[in-house]
Amino acid sequence: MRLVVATCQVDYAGRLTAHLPMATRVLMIKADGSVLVHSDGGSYKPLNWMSPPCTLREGTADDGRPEWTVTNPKTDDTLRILFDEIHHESTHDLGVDPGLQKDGVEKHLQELLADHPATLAPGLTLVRREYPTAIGPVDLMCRDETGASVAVEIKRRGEIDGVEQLTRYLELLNRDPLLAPVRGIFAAQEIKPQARVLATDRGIACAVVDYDALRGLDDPSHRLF
Amino acid sequence: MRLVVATCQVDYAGRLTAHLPMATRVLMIKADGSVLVHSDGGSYKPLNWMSPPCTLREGTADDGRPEWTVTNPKTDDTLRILFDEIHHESTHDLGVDPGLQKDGVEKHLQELLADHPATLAPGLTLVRREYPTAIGPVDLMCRDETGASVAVEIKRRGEIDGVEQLTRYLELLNRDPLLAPVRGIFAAQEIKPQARVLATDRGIACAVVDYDALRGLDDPSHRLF
DNA sequence: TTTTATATTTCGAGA
DNA sequence: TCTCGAAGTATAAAA
Repeated sequence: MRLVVATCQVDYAGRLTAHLPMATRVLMIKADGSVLVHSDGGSYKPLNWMSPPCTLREGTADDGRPEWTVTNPKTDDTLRILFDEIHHESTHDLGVDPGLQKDGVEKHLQELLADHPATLAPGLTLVRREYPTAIGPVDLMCRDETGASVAVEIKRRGEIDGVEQLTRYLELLNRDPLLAPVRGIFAAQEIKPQARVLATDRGIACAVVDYDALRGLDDPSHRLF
Repeated sequence: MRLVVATCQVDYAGRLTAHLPMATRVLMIKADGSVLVHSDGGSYKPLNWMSPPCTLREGTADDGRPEWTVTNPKTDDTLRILFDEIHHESTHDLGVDPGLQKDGVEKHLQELLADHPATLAPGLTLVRREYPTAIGPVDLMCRDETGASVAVEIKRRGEIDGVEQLTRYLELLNRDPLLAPVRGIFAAQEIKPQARVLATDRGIACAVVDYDALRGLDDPSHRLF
């Protein structure tokens, strides 16, 4: 890992064309040759960058200033960095990173709801998770208290795409005389207004899921007794 | 902008819970208090981070090791960094960045196709760009040589969502007796096989757009005479 | 390997 | 301010 603080101008040509005027920035050059150009603000996204695989060539512009050219031979993307002044430079051996361990995404939400389907609708019981169909698996297939089939689509954030997806499943499932009629529940930690409108219009119920409360139900250590 | 190279362990709690075991990494602390944790590989995305607005508090763990706590008071997100050893540290004044200038995304593609609708289908002429409907604007509304209406949806990458979107527009537009029948063209620089199958199944034509060729048509300086 | 779905997405435009 | 769509999206899982 090499860190460079420099006054530089950056030009990118690839899927799009982009230009950064001369200014002071931080350059991060990773072991795989990738380059990140960061300013002192914004989010985690660099102003400009080059993804691996790529190669960095250090050269000199016509006027004698240092110039780096980073290219991806496959996609023909090019990042050109022209230097006015280098303020700081250092190189560090980081070694291989053991990587990030995550918890709390959609898969976990699905597990929790599979264990507690009744939180979605009274009397709901699980038939199976990842119920297979020709166009992909339905997150949860359940039965309600009357024995009728209920397909559940789970998202962390409920948007219009999820409703479309569930609609396709329901259309297919309702062609099966052994299952029909199948109704749908769209479950998410948060449901966008447009998605709710579309779902309601199609007769699909919406369920907002409280992740922390579910986890509390699931984990006995969270209970008082 | 502050740069720190250190052997550290990182824990995040917020929308999800994530953990990074002790290892050597680069920390970037921006002027707005945001923190990025980078390893020597991967893409431009940090292993872990904290987005602004947030505040960094430098403290000491029970065992005397330095420990930073970065918190977002609004969302209650917390990033905790525990240090074993700091290998390098430097601070730099970057000033405000003038920002990135872009060119070549969907908007430009829409402008080019609006100028040259006949490249999508023979005899096609533009009625208007961003044709308004109750569920959003249609990218291009055109007429073919027979005077029939044609709705065009433009994407850089043609995927299934775009076909769904155009389908909704067509369904709505075809309810208008003054317009109907309206057919659809799905235009993109690249169309995914699944999207093409779905479009074809619904009677929607697919058009793969050559961005460079279009730009050549549009810009006289690209012509030989 | 290619496709599909998610993301602590981030970012920008419009209402 | 909020909502919605696009991204040089990145990333991981599934086919």
